[in-house]
Amino acid sequence: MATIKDIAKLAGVSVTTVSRALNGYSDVNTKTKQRIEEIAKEIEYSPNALARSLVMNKTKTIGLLVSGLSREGAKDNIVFDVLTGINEFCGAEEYDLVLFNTTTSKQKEKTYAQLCRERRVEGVIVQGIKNDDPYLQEIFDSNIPCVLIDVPVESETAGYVTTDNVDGIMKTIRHLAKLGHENIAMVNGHDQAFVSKERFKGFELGMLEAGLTVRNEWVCDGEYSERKAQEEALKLLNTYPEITAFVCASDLMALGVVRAAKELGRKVPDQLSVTGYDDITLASYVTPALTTVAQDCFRMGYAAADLLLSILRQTSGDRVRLIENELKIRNTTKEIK
Amino acid sequence: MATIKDIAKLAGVSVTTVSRALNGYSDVNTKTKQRIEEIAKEIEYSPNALARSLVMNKTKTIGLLVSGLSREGAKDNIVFDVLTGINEFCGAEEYDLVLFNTTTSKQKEKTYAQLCRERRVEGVIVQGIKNDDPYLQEIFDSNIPCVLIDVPVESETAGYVTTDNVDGIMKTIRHLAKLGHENIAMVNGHDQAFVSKERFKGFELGMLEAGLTVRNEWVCDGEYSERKAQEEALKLLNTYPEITAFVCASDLMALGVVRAAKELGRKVPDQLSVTGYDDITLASYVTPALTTVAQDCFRMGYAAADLLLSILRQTSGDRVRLIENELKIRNTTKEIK
DNA sequence: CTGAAAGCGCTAACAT
DNA sequence: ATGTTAGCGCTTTCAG
Repeated sequence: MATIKDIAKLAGVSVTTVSRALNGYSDVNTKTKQRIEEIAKEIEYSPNALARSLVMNKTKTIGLLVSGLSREGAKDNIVFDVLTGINEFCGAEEYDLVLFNTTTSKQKEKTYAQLCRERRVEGVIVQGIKNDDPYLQEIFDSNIPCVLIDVPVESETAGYVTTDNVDGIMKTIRHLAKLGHENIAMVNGHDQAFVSKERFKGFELGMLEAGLTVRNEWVCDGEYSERKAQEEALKLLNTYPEITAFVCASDLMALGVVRAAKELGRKVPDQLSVTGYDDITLASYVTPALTTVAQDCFRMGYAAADLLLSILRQTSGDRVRLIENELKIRNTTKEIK
Repeated sequence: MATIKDIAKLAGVSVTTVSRALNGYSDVNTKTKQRIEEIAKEIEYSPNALARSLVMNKTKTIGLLVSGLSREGAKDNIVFDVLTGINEFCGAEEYDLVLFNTTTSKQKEKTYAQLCRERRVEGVIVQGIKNDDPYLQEIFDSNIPCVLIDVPVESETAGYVTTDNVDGIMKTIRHLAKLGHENIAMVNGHDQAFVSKERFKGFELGMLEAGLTVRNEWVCDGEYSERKAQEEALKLLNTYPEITAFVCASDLMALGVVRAAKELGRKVPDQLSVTGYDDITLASYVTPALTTVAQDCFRMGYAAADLLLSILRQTSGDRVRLIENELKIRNTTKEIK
């Protein structure tokens, strides 16, 4: 593979000159510069990013730590959307992305910091990390620039992007309350996600605002799984048939609840209202289409990359990006009779 | 950031010894080795993969060239599934993935080979490339190890993974024919995808096998888009109401056709049968659930990574991996009355 | 068992 | 405008 040395030899100049010519420095004679460029093209030279990074101490690379990069992640296209957003922004900024492998069994052999430092990524975007993951503390301790999705961590070098999850659920409750619902249950996700806490807070606050009471036995953990949500909803509906609406912390779980309702012969939305969260692709395609809180995951990814680069460049002091969400009213919610 | 030099100094040995100790060479005194490892841990040393790669001429990195990494790609989870499969295999083999940015406007500034050589990736997996993309020729010309998804390219250093697209559609036709359908139309995808040709061939062969005639005016191009497929199907159904079944080259297009049918008040599957291809997540969630040819995209990705590494290691001579597909009969196909 | 020295391909002072 | 030199952090002969 051709190097600048080869070019230098062919052009009869020093490697320094070649380096400068190729990197667009002004202090190179126009003719030599031209000659060098021609030769470079001719011998199909391509710069060795490794060598360059080594000496410049900059890799133009950001790392991606993704927990949901598994077979199941395909159903909710969240991970994918975020990834796309990141990719979009990084493309424009000429940063490349490296996907770290954390799916392996030996993920715990290497510490987070090691993973990043080995590859000399300039920063990291972390997605889908659970709040009992040991990496989380490391992220906070290390000084590697980092942006988390939906995990509130703030430091000199770390920030996060999220949506207003409290408000998202509150909007939902308001909508439900306006439709006359009073007996509202919630299917939350597991505790290892920060958003679960927020969404539950939104539930409490929303109920309070509507003058309704939260019954703790009507709040269950669907583990962000369709099947589990279905089971839990089934139990709840059997025990408390007076429930008229379910607020779910994810669309997949809402789908599970709709299944449960169907199983019991309760029509959605006529006899039961159900709401989701996320607005995954399925939400609008399914029948009845899901009323849900839409998160723009693409924008979240885009903003995450933006924030990370601004941390890298120390251009701004803020460490948080809040993305708007929106209640999409579709066909799983209806006025109570 | 700590280097082996630091360790060497602290341990009172040469860098050579440190290097050997850390890389598990046998010819190092056990005690020195232990000391070195302790120090390494203490000062939080992590090896610089850049430097190592530079000297070893191996990066343990494979590149990913993905065309469908855009906002729309989220609907069909194909790209994501393939990615997941690749990631799974590479994780086990300790290879990292770098995502190349081809979405940028300046994608044509850099040639394919440049892109790969700059980052010194050991090989590349290419997905979603269209057959009029100039990169394709470059892939063939260059000697960079490469595996394509669904694009038949074979050379010393290149191979591909795909499914039997001809057979996939033939299975569909067989199914439809058995249900009594004779007036079968096809919504194919655009010409820039290799699979389109295959799927059309499957259509011809299938019809032939069933003793049915292909009417060219009943074959249209849905461009793999839901909306376009809907439009085309609408036209066709208006002009030729005798059509009783649509074979589509993708699930998204099948969804479009179902929409068109609904628009015209034709019930699916009672008054019109529709089949898809891919078995994306939507296919089974939508009502009526789509009869479709399922491709295991996860396995395709997994196989692609497997094939690439075997090319890199020159362990086997085959350059093709064929993944099974399966006709999933659901609720958009029905016996004709 | 250990060290000295060379070199991977490149950039960046510091001359000239 | 160009060249000399040093060095990024690591591995690898080759000598001891």
